[in-house]
Amino acid sequence: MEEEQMTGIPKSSALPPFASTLDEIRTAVERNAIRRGVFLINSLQALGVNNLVSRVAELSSTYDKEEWRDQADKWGIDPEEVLSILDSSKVAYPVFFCSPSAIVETPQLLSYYRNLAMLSNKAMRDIKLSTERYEVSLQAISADQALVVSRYLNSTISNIILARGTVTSQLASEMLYTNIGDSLGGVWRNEIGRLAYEEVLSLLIMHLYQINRLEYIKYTVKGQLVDIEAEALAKQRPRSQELKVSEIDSSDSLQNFLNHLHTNRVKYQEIGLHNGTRLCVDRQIMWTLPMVSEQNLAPIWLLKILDPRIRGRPS
DNA sequence: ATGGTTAATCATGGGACTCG
DNA sequence: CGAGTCCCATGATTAACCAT
Repeated sequence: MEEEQMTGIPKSSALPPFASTLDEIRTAVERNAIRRGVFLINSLQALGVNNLVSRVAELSSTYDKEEWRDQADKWGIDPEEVLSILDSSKVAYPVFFCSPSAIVETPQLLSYYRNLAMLSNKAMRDIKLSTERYEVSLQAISADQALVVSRYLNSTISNIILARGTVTSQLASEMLYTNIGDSLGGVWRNEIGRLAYEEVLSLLIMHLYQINRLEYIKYTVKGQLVDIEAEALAKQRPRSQELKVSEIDSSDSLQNFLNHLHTNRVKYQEIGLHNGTRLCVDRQIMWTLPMVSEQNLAPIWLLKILDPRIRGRPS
């Protein structure tokens, strides 16, 4: 207690006057839930999981049980143990396992079975078995590769089922959506950072424009919808674009432009000022700057450009 | 000692830039 | 164009701390 007085830092009870109120926090949490929720739902629907599920249903009604029993071992499925479990629960084999031929025919199904195997794209990439490009149907998969990947996925799914001992008719979709949810969580975690930048930088950009310092902004956009296929198709990395202030005639039109960018998932890269100052805000980019020294580190630049005593070039 | 709170740590996720 | 990395972020778990 005495120690607390010495530091002058209140430990638990008294919050500083600028602390958010409980109501403010509840409002913020609610907004986050809404934004995150809508984002997750939209992203999930954009994935078109339903198509995969109905394709699996088709396969389930036409598959040849004998063939599967014969090939099971080759396809990475433990025949006696696992298939017996499926039999006793009256679950069709393709609900849980893939055949290489089905994968060759419909490569997008890799997404379904990868998720059943509870594997992320990242994990697949790390073990050199990435299926991403096939999942978005950009590329046909060879029979050889289909077999290799099928074996791995089936084996993983096999062992999950063995570890549990039982399956139910719902289990497949529970596994599917659980794993997809985890992946979408990753997408959202990226959005958070981007949205924060968007929020802060748009205010800064407007301010710089209004005090007549802004020369240009450089940015990339990902586009309006979370369209997996279109995004992968545009494999061409989003081209960096530039808006010059000379193209802008008023504060309102700049604001409109920024709003337009925001609906297209913008990522700001650089903000340029009349006096030559560059705010390199994208920390991913390896910036090559002239005269790297203590003098032109970003925080110092910020102070300089916000200091009204330092004038921008009149335009 | 006990129960309730915070603050680190750890394992992961996807996105995006670089380089060969 | 793929591999290697870095970046922004999350939830669960563990460790540290605090009041009773």
